[in-house]
Amino acid sequence: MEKVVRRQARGERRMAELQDAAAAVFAEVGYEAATTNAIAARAGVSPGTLYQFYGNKEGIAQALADRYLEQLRSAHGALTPELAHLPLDELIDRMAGPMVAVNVANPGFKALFGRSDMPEQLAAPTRAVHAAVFGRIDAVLAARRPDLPDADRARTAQVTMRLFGGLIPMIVSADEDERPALVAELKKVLLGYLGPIVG
Amino acid sequence: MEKVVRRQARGERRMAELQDAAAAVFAEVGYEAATTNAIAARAGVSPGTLYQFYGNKEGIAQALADRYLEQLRSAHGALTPELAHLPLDELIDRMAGPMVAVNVANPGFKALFGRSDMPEQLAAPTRAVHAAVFGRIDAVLAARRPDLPDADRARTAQVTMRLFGGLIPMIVSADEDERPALVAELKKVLLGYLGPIVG
DNA sequence: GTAGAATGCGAGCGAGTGCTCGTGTTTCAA
DNA sequence: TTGAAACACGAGCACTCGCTCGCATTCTAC
Repeated sequence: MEKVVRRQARGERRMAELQDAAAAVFAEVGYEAATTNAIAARAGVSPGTLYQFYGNKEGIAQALADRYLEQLRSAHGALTPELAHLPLDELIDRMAGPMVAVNVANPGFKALFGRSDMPEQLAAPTRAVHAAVFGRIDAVLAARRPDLPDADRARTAQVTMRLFGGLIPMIVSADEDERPALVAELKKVLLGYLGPIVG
Repeated sequence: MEKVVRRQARGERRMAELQDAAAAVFAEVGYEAATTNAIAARAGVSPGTLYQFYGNKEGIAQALADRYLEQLRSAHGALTPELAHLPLDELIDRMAGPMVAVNVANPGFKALFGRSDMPEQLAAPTRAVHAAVFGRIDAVLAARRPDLPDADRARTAQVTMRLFGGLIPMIVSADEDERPALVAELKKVLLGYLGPIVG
């Protein structure tokens, strides 16, 4: 059922514009309250045009999530073995820094990531973001503490992800001059929690 | 414009039933996706009856939030001065224990509390819950560290509240046998973060 | 050039929302 | 006993949502 469509340059541009518009609307009203008509209008385009490129609301959110994870990956750098032997506070800088930077640069993404309620029937894009961040954290933990039982490591990774999810939206929507202090608090939280485990 | 209405016993019962129904629906689908018709149906009542008692959807959420905060207050106990000199891990037990217990007993409330995104234009009931929890934490911090500047204390209280908000939904929706381990993680997080500050 | 694909429009659909209102039933003070 | 107030119903109003579809325009391969 996959329809492969040859895109023109104009189409690619429109898709990027629609993603920008979706990010802006998500940032303002959240994922659920965002309407596809509002996204289309924001992009200066009719609703029909939006559906020319994305099958449904979830589709455009998924595209946005993909872009987000892409930025995270590249901002994050390779998962080199040296991470396993870095001092913990440096490791936290290396993990939290890019995370915060990408979220601040893309305020729409917190709407896809910072949803800690009702984990059962969450929209697929949110799930994908959670899974990717979880995997990232889990991999780092595994490199640092190969002896840790899988269940414990998974639990630690899940909790760490939730800590990000709880604090990042606050950081993103804070005033610029308050933000550094909040980022410092985030690092304190991570250091205090992870210290005894992977310190 | 406040209409004072003499309630009959039957009416009071209905209001409680409607709150129970709202809690159940909120727990299942979240606040935004919950419909007033679904809440009424869940209570075995017509939509019109719901609006006999609550002016709008936000009204019933507010009533639910009030009940929640009431339970929290009573489960929490008085804010005695002795809290200021308790060992930190005991203090954390005293704060986190009731919080977790009330949330587990009322799975609908996490929908009103665990919303960390878009703090600007949140619904009023959610704001009320956040403000109450924040005030509670802030008071305890003030008792423990009267010397801490207001801004620092407020920031710490806000971060602590967000930590609850990020982890509680996960705890509430976890399997019963996994829950104790997650509660232990919550306490580790709080201990690790608050230890250097109010230890 | 021209055919055919890609892009674009926007009124409007079906479904579902929060909420209303006319009407009937139950309760309870007088 | 009675009548006004409280309670209850449920069809349906006004509106918004995600999404569609018929048609016009623009691009590109040949």
